[in-house]
Amino acid sequence: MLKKLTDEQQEKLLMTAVAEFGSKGPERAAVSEIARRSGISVGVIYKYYKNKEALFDACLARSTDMLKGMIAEAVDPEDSLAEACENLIRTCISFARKNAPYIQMYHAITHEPGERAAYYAETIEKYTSEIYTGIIGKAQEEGIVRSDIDPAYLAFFFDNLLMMLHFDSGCRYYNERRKFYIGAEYDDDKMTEQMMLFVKGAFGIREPEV
Amino acid sequence: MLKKLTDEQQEKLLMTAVAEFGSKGPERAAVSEIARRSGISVGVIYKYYKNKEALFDACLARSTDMLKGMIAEAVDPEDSLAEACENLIRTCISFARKNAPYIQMYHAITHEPGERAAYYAETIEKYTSEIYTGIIGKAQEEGIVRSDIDPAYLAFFFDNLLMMLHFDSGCRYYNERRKFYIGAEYDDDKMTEQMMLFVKGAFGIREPEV
Amino acid sequence: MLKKLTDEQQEKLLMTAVAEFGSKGPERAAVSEIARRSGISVGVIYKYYKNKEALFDACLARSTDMLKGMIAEAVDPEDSLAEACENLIRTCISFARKNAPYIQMYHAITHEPGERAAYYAETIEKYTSEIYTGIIGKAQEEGIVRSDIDPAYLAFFFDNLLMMLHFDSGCRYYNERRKFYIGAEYDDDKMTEQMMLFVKGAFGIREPEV
Amino acid sequence: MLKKLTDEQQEKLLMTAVAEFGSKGPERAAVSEIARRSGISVGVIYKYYKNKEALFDACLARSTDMLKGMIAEAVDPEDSLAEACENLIRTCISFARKNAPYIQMYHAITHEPGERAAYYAETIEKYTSEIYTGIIGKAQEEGIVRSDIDPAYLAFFFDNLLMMLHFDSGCRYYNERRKFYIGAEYDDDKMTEQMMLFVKGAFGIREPEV
DNA sequence: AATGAATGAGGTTTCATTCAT
DNA sequence: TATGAATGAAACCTCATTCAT
Repeated sequence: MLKKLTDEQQEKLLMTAVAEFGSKGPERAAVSEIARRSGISVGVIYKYYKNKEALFDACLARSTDMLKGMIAEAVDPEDSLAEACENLIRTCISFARKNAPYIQMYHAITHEPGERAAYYAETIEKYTSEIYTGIIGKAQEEGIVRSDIDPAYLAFFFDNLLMMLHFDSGCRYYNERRKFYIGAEYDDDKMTEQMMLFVKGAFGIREPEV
Repeated sequence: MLKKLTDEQQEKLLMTAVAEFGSKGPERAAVSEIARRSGISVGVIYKYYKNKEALFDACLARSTDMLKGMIAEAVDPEDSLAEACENLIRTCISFARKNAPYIQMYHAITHEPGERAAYYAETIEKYTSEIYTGIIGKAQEEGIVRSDIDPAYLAFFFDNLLMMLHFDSGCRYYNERRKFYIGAEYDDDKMTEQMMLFVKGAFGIREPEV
Repeated sequence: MLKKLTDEQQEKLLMTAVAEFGSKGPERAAVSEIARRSGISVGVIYKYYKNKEALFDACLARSTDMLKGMIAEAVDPEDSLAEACENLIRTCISFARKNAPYIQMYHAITHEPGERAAYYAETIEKYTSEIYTGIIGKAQEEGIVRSDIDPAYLAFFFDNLLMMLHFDSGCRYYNERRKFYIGAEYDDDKMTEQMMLFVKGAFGIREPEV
Repeated sequence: MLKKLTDEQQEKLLMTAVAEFGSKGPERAAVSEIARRSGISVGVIYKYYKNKEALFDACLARSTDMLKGMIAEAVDPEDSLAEACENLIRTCISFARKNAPYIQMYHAITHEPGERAAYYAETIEKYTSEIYTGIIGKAQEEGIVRSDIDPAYLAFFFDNLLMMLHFDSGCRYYNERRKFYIGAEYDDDKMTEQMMLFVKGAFGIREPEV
């Protein structure tokens, strides 16, 4: 690994690549364009990354890091389950809007057909699944959440909904799709409120005592 | 009149193309490979389809037709909401397992970044959104479903869960991801049962009959 | 050689081919299009003509026949030289306008780089050169035309001018080019008159009769 | 800064392309063949020229530049009309023999059937037509040239003859054709002399001095 | 014998990767 | 060492020609 690119340059390169890969997809994104946009020569990219795929992988890694960071920030062990859910929902929505390229990269991961899929799933989903399952399992034990559902499934369905929340904001198709369901005039608070109602019902959350 | 591609050959071409586009995406899928795998020449593909994009569109149309057909078959106006949900869940699961290429194709659509996304979304989501919103709205009016949630959102969240059910079976990443939540030993009935519990809670379904 | 195509069909095929080759050039003209337009199947074209090139050759042959026929009709042994010239000029102009495809084919011949050029030159130019040189030589002997120029050169320059007259009407480039010289409002009679003045001066024609 | 195609390499590329386009026409000339003959890769051609058409256009521009340059050099404002004509004739003949590819290229342009023909015609013919018409018109005013012919037509017929002079040397067909008129033993001086006699007669040039 | 669908070689163009400077 | 021009494999697409029916 060389050390001639400053950290800022490396960062810019990665961000540019994320944006290119995210918006155009891994095929249509051109290394030369990424070089041009980031003000770095093609040659140096190949010094830092073996090939286009390695650059793509780095972008994926960066994106999953960001997603994990977002989750980590959103979850506070002190929160009640309802608070945790609402925080996650709000955080997902705002993160996705501000970081569309990461979301698109994330979606690109889900499109991977080969063995890499397993690797990437492990990188990110293992982390979130443990967090969510833990939170929900604890809430079940505390009697706050219905106990007739496997907490793993509860966590799974909940994360499914969060993933879709991401894609709604970051990916064109999902964004269009959402319009057919809830119309074009979208509002974050309405979405949060409705999803909270849905989730609370699904979880059988009993508002704890005052 | 000359030989002409038999119906089976045409069907094989389309299925091969669906599989290629679904697994590799529209960019990486090669027309020449589709030809080779279909056992026909490149030229004949261009007789039946103007260009690669037209072939992709045909694959898309086929996939959406299949998905819509699946939904249409699953929904019976006589069903109670709970029955309808269970039918949809079971149908999605079994369809996705038997028709992974269609699901992958569907996922490939969701990956499209440009204007085509809007067109594709209209092709399929408009149809399902109207069906689900209709069913749920009616159930609300009948007092079977909680009325404090907008039926459009209920339908939206429900379809989100169904989409993920599709992808779980059809796409590698989602399949791996599921393992982190509910373990490797997956079972259709368990999934159906758990999801029904989740959904019923979310919908606030009151079992109508005594 | 088969005999299943009627004479009219053969004629139609050839005319269609001339028009296609003439307007699109030998490369862009497509055999299948010629077949479609002439109402004859591709297969039968290949029964009558070994390949596309042979069809092109037949079109060339037809075009040179027409050109020769035109010349033959225009020249009357009884005519004075001036009359002969004017007849040729007028005939070239009207023929070219009515038979643009033949002219374009003729131009295509002139574009041939290989040995075929020699063959085609012989087919048509030998014929015209002998006619023109004969007419002019005779006029020289009769003292009607200046005798200080080689009649072969006189014939050559005169035919050069006639060729250009053809191309002016039949070929797009020459047509545009003419506009830069004499403006867009072209008139056959003016052209004839001006060219006759030019030629008479060049030939040093002394009006014989009183 | 990297190697980059040297000026000689660029020149060689263009000359090779001129030769290919000139001899085979824009359709039959293959970019890969031009690359091979130039000793460079296909890709680099597309760095310098957007596509095949742009390369053709560059060849055209080069050819017309050469032709215009030739005309510009041949014409001296001090010359008498007869001198100007003789210079042009001699220059055309020698230029065409030394630069057959440019001439073939020029002929290829005249073969273009579509709208481009108009553009090409403007590029070159506008220039020469104005020069010739100017020279001849002035000579008419000075009483050196007959005034009963429109100077535009005089210039037109004269340029027709010059064009043919070009093609005679540069294009196979015209070269063969010439033999039928004036025999195989061609001689530049004889051609010049005969054409001068022809043109002087046509123009009605009165030798001014003495 | 006639048809016209199928073939597949060959052309244009792109872009990941290399490497001379 | 960094550059970015050059490379050339590989993709799309066309259409002359063949040949099963």
